Amino acid sequence: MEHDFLQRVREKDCLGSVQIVEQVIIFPAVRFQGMGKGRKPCCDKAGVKKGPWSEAEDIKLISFIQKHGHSNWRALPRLAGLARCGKSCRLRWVNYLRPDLKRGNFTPQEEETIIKLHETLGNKWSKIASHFPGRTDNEIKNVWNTHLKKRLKAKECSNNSLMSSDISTKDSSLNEALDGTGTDCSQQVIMHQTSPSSSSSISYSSQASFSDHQMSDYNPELDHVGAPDPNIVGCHGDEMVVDSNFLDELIEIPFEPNLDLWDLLDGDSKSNRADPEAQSSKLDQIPNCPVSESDSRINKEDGGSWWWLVYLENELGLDHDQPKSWN
DNA sequence: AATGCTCGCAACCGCTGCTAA
DNA sequence: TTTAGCAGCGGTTGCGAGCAT
Repeated sequence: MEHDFLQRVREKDCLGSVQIVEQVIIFPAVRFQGMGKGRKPCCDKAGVKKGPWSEAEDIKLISFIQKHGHSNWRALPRLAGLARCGKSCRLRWVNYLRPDLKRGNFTPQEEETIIKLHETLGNKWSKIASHFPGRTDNEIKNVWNTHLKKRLKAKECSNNSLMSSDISTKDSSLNEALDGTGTDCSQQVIMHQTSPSSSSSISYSSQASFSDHQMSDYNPELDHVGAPDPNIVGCHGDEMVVDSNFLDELIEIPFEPNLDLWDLLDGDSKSNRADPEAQSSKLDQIPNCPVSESDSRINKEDGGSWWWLVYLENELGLDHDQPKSWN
């Protein structure tokens, strides 16, 4: 069967590949023993690192996803040379490393929108996040738990106290509400104050969200991040078939915490892909950029998405190791 | 300056539905 | 049809930063 698959790859009638594949590399799936059915375990927990991510790990993850996308989270850590669980990689990428993330505090309007959406959707954080391009479900969940929930409760309790003040301020439960010690304030008060019908003034963006569960619907025409890599010419179960030619070109992407640079790249890849002149003008935007337009490592057809890496490589003397697991 | 407390956020854990074998 | 892994989701936790004493 494997032979047939390779044959089909070579004959270019597999998976729509248009590349002439001289050599292919099969990433051997470790066939799990002792289990008759099902798949192999997600990861070997004994060798999996946990806890905060280091910069080096971030760099490895970003560089791999930029190059190959993330169609298979389980295989990703092995291929990227990361001692992490795929689940952890996915979380790190989705919640922290994605270049389209919108950092910073939530605006009052965003907070208001979260409150309104929470009324109708409840704790469906991923659905709520889909209304906020660049925000993650985790981020929204955090802001709800740390700010909005408390704020609502305080507001709710103060409303309760106002409503009840003309009835009796001697009622012990209401006194609890007044001093903030009460915990059973009625949610229905809030529902009334911010009913869905009153949300019409809030304009929701129709732009696609990048909440992790929706990235599978991501349109590769819009951006190269997350798109299937053309050098991965096929998948066969747990095995990825890769055109070995590209391995020679592989460099790792240094982690760049400067969001402006990510924005710059983002615009670059979309608008200047077929415009080398526009691309080279971008070079001028980095002061003292030592990279010449004629540097052969800059792939013009890529729209200049990688030129800054060469810049950083030169400037910082970064050592780009090849991923360890390409064999 | 040292200590303790609170808060916010990143990351982990466990569950669920789907799907591959 | 059954079994078990995968991806995604939501709840929870742990740790570091900032603030108060």
